[in-house]
Amino acid sequence: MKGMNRSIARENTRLELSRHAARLFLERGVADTSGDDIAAAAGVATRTLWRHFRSKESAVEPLFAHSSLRFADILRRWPRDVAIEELFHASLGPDKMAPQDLADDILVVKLLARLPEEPALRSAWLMSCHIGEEQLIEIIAERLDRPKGDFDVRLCAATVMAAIRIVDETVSLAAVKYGLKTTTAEVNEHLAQAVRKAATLPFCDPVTPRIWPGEQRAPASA
Amino acid sequence: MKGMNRSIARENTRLELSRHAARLFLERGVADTSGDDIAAAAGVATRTLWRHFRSKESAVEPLFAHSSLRFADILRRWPRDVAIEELFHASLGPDKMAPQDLADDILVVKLLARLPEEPALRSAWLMSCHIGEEQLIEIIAERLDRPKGDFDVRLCAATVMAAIRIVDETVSLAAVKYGLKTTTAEVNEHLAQAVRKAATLPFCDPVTPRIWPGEQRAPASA
DNA sequence: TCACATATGTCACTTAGTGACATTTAATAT
DNA sequence: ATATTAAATGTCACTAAGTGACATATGTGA
Repeated sequence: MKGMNRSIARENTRLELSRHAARLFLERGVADTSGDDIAAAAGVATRTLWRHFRSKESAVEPLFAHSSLRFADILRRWPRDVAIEELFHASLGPDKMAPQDLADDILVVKLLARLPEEPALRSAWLMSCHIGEEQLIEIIAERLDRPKGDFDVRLCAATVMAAIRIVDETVSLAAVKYGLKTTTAEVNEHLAQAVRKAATLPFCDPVTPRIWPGEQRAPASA
Repeated sequence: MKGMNRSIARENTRLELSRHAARLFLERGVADTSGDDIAAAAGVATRTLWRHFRSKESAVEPLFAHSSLRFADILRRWPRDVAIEELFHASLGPDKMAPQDLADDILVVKLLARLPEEPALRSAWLMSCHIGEEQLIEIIAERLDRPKGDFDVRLCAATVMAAIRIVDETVSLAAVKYGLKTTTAEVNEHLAQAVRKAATLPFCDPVTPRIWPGEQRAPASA
């Protein structure tokens, strides 16, 4: 438990650098933004930037990761007796997040709208989706009481992540390029439907609890 | 129809460079292979390498793309009245391809087995899967007589591509790391099952022909 | 054979990214 | 409080990745 504050601080630094990188990429494009530019904007030495990222393109990954991590957290808290539509309705929406997180998501949406023109961003985005997929494996395995190495769990995680990715890309492009205003309820509905269709295992509906009524529940501990 | 031979020649050059890049990446790892090394191995000037690829990692993409292109070609020839299992049984297998294509696929399998250790390769692989996904969109739209821009078609293409990717990764890792010998029939079965589970639209089974019996079929032309 | 387009080679150059070592920062023990 | 220590950052020289500009092939069509 010693170096934990350290690693959180490190993540914050990366995230902060990531925000500056995203902003500059959006303003001038990836090609016209140098590592020096990003470092200067964030007020750190160039060397520090390269300590945190292997390439300038990967500098946007923490921003993507942060979004998908918050989403994963919601899924992790998902009570076993609620359907996915209820979960999304109860936990997803601009009014349910911190202002900073909302600003981050807006940045993400703008970045996703640029994927067709910026292959470098797509590469970072796909890598982030891969991370998300691995988180999904754990979440689905947990919810369905299956082993994490199970092929069917991995398959389901991959198809569900693909659905989330397509909805994110589609909604972002529609919003930024075509100015389509979609309500939170509509997006949630859209997302839930897509995940339902994509899922190869029945984890979207209430699942049987691990402990049946009448059984003794062990005290919660790490 | 003028520059067609040219562009084919260009693709061959890229593919040839790609094979050398893949071999070197496998032998020494990505980090210990320089652009100069790849160019020297292929017998071209370093400048030529950078004319064909934006980064040394992306130099393996044509190899991945070539595999997925041959797969896409099989799907494009897919008669409307056969199920996916029959198609795979009839067209997939080492005995059904040219020796060079087989060698390429072996290289691909070895590369996929390295994904856990080589994030740079994963990035190239995911980008190739994205190309494959776009081809799948056309194939599925064609087979189901739906527009290519249809959201449900895109969703289906994404989930199916995810399934193919997971099977490829799993089979490759099992074969290379754990020496598991799987028969062609087993892999085909595995692949067909995964695609079936993943598909969000019913394109795996025979579909109704565009022209019903008794109707006049227009002469085939581009 | 000429004209033209495209691929490649050569070389100087810029930008991306690393190694080595000094300095700062912050958590913990005393 | 202060010493101790580990991790983050800064500085600077360096290697490797990638580009621009221009010359030279190489094939293609009239």
